[in-house]
Amino acid sequence: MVFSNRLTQWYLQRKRDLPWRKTKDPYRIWLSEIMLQQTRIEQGLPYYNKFTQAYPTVFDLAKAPLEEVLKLWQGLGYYSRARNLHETANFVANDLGGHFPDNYKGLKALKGVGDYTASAIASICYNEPVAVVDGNVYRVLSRIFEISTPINSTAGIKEFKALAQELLDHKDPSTFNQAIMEFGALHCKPQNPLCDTCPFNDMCLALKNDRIKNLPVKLKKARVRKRYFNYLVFDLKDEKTILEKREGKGIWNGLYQFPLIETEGLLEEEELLNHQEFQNMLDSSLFELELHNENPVVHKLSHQHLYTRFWKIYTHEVAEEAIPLKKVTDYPVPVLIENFLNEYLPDDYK
DNA sequence: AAGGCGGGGAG
DNA sequence: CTCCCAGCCTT
Repeated sequence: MVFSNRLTQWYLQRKRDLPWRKTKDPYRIWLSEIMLQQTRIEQGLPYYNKFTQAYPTVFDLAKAPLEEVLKLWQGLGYYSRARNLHETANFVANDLGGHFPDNYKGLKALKGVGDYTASAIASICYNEPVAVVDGNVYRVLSRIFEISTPINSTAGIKEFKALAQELLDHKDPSTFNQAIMEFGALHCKPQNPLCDTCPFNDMCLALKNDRIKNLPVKLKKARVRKRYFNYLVFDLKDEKTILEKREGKGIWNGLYQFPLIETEGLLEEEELLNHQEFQNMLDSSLFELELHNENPVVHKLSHQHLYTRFWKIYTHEVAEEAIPLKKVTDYPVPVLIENFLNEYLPDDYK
């Protein structure tokens, strides 16, 4: 039996019941694909439901404030996705009359839509024969065909795309693409793949040569960077505090946080008091400083470890930009801040 | 070609 | 701990 038929047969029996599989509406397919970039389905699913409920059409999403979109996105990570999502929604709503491009090339030109996402939308919504290559596809193909080219090298990206395109069922690219990804996610898993019951176990070269555990090959990335964050939690006596918006290219762009003093290492109270940035923020000496957590919270990103301490500052000098403590949960914040708020704020403030 | 960008789950 | 997830963008 040809490759695509084996795969499809497996898929029709084993596929999960997922909301975006009940529609071909390009808006909803696009939304689901953006959310699922580098994101497990179990993690993205509740966000998909929230978004489709809050924004049933691309027009609803387009006219929503970016801040509101970021708040709904809070916790899903890779926040540039939310910013691009909002920008593309506006482009589609305002410049394309609400109609998404109906082919790979047009889709690929959208902000936040790369080769994978354009292929997924084009094949699922418009039956265009373009193969998707995501993490699942790399794994499945590298094993069955025993390909050792690193999947994150230029050569590997090209090689796997060409192979996927060759195997693609041109009569039903939508089913084929979803099937190979689902197969990778549920059957040809990273650890402990189910080779015994695999529909390809008679032809899988990695299985035959006992190389399942070595494939796919991936080039190592740089080690994680350690950073030391000191957050200043202001003005608690007046039920007001200060939040600042993160701008620029670093982490959490567009999200809010307490005023931050970043240092080279862990800070003692004396060192913080003498720190130039700290003194610039507090022109008065009428305040009390209290360390909230002696042991730093270690917030782990895939590329950075943030050793974080929260310092409470009691003062009656309420700054101009201060906001009521009850309002802080209206702002989109990183999970690091969200966790602090959940521990710190009274229940009726949330 | 390489690095940056989140958060969570599995083993 | 390590690895990976329905990747994309910038430099």
